[in-house]
Amino acid sequence: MHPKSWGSGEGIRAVFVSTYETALDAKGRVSVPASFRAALGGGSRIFLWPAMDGSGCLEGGGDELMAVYRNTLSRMSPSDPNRRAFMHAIFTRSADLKMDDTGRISIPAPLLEAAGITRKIIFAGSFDRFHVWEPERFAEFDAKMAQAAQDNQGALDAPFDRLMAAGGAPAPGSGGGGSA
Amino acid sequence: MHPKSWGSGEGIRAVFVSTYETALDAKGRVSVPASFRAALGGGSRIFLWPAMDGSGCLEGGGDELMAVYRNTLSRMSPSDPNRRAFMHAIFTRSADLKMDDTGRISIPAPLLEAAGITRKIIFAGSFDRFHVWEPERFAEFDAKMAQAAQDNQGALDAPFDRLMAAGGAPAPGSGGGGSA
DNA sequence: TTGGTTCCCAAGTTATCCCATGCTATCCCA
DNA sequence: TGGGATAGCATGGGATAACTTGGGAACCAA
Repeated sequence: MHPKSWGSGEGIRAVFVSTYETALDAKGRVSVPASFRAALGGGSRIFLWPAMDGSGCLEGGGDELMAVYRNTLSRMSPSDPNRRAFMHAIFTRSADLKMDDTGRISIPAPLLEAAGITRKIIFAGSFDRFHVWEPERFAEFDAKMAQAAQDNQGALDAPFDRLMAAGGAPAPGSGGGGSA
Repeated sequence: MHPKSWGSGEGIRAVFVSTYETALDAKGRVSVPASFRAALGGGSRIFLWPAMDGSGCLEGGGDELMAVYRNTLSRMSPSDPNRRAFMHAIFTRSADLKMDDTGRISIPAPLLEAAGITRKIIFAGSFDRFHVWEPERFAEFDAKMAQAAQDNQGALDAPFDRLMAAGGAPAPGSGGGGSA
């Protein structure tokens, strides 16, 4: 696709966006969506681990995300009790997978079980990482998130407020041809 | 008018104004109104997601709006419960589309279903973003908004004044292609 | 050997790019 | 002010490329 087409980027290369549904083939392989491969920056390495929030899905990312976690870990004091838990969650429980030439991976059985995945599988983009779901669980989560978004619109309006504050009022005559 | 004639500086360049009705062609493509393309600032990228307010339409914008959301997200605490809902609504549920040379996009089936769109489609400008409607739903919404405006004129005066002060407001319902 | 995994090749399907056409709105000139 | 010329926009369709999926062969481990 367009691996590095984020011309206006400020440091962020690509983002995991959108949701895709695929299925495991007879050999237990799944295609990683092309746009996600692009978001991985060209690397063929993928890390996957059970999400820490207990939502029952898997969380994953590429080298870039792992580097962030490495930094986080290195800044934590060795005596910090959270350090051990964090390390365990991200490094110990994660799988280090390599995509083949066609962009497929084989997710280890323990991870599939943890997510309740049997055949159908959902890749959900989450900005700097992605999530892997069993479809029904995803549907539930999706509904829950939709509800939360409706109940908390005020908290999510922030972008608009900032737009206005930043001088978002239209420049005179710049109507973009809207009514011209 | 030249779509790329806006300075490439900061801030908001153009605004999404007016309402247009078009239709999906045999391949499922739809032309983005020219004035909206101008409002996108020359980029060919469009993001679309189901509106968070449950109104049953789609909401969309370009790189610029997405950059605002990126900022918002990066400023929210990872422990903020709203963060996940926000990310899900904007990044997980959205499609990352690219216009072709003639300004058309293909809206993914799940989004079309979410909005109830089959063939006819309405693009409605909403200042810094736009909304995509199935015509009947839009008509209902439009009527409801008109009623609300009548019942609550005072409350609506303030934003209108701001718009007028900035010199941008078109006459309501004067859509360029609105009658098309 | 035997099962499992990885690598590689192949084909179908889908999406994307690109060119061509008709129409509409705008501009210019009489 | 009216009419013609022109440029921009919306639409249709075909060719090309990309993505996904399936399966065979080689490799490693038990």
